[in-house]
Amino acid sequence: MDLLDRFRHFIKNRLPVTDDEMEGLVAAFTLRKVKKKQFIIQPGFTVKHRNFVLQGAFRSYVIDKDGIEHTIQFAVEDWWISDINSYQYQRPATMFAVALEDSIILQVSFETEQHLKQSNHTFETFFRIGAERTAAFHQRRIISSLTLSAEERYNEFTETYPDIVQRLPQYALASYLGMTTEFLSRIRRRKAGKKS
Amino acid sequence: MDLLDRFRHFIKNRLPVTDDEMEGLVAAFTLRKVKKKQFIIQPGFTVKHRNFVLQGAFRSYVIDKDGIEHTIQFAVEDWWISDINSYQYQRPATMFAVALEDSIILQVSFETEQHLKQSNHTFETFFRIGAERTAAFHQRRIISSLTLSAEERYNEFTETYPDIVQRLPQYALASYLGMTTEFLSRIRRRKAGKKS
DNA sequence: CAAATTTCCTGACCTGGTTCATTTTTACTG
DNA sequence: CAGTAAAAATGAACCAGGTCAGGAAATTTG
Repeated sequence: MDLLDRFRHFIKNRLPVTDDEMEGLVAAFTLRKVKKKQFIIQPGFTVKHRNFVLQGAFRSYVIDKDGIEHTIQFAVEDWWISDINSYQYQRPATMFAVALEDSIILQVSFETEQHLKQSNHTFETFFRIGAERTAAFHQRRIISSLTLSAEERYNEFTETYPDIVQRLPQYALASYLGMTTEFLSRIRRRKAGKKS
Repeated sequence: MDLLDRFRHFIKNRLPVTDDEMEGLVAAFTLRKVKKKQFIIQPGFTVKHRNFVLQGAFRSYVIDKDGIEHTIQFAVEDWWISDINSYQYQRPATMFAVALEDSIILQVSFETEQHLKQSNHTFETFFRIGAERTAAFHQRRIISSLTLSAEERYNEFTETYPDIVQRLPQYALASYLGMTTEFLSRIRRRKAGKKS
């Protein structure tokens, strides 16, 4: 199937695997369709799956004490999305995760993932690489949030992810970048003015 | 030796290992003493080691385009410290890492770590767990930086790490929490006033 | 395709946190 | 342990970005 080939390609791209390992890994995942605006993670419920996006787009966010949403992560094709503090430690989630478009994802359950990692060194490596990349990615984001102004963070994002920007609602991007939707609107106006 | 027992204890705490594995892992690391104010990572140089703090304290930071320092991480006993974007991808560092006290660390080289992970499933697991924890930790920090005010971030830090706070210079903590040293001074004054 | 809802825009005003300049305190160093 | 350097405190002016309120687009939904 075409969609699963995307996942196979993703795996091959990360590390060398035998055909058996490839199929063993793929078989551990379950395909699931998710409609736009449907939630796959909600606060209070322990996250039972790691989710890989085959098609579509997601957004995870928290709600602070004043009721304001803060986007923690976006995920489009070939990205994982989960509340890792809930999933890894099997504790109740603090985040929401919702589909921004009609989407198709692959899910592994926590137990299956544990079993995969135990049973085969290569699978362990696969998840180790994923965790390392996630950690490095988060560190880059922390550096950006500490060192850049709101406008610079926006520029960095649009330059790094030009294709993704267009698929995201503005309020979601603003809250990901740590600013209000009004301020992002102003930044965009400033830019549009300058360009002509 | 007493100091190495600290590391052995750390390993045992994370996952079950045989005696052979334990000694194989420990043997891969080299002990190194680092004087206060001495640098172990500097921008432009590719980071060749992952560092585990046995004794002492470290701080990593970047310098932005205006010359202002931003602390990315602290590390005391039982913490790792490195510029992971440099170490993992073996590219030139963007960060500094400096000893805040006379310290003793354990170092593995990049090559040795790769070899460890390849040669033994358990070692792979050890590093996978470390990366997962780092990722989850960073995510919590991102959530805090998006959802909390400067004072709330300070409170969270002092409550989570009451013992570490006292070992850190104020300017370093301020820049870790994403505020100026002046503002942190004000927060502390406000608190000192209220308490009496 | 019209109505309802959600998203986005815009302007006026506000504030948490910064900047700058000076003083006080603490920590090193010979 | 005196002299110097580094860190922390303090006050006043300032600003990046937030808040609030109203209207205009764009999307959804029946």
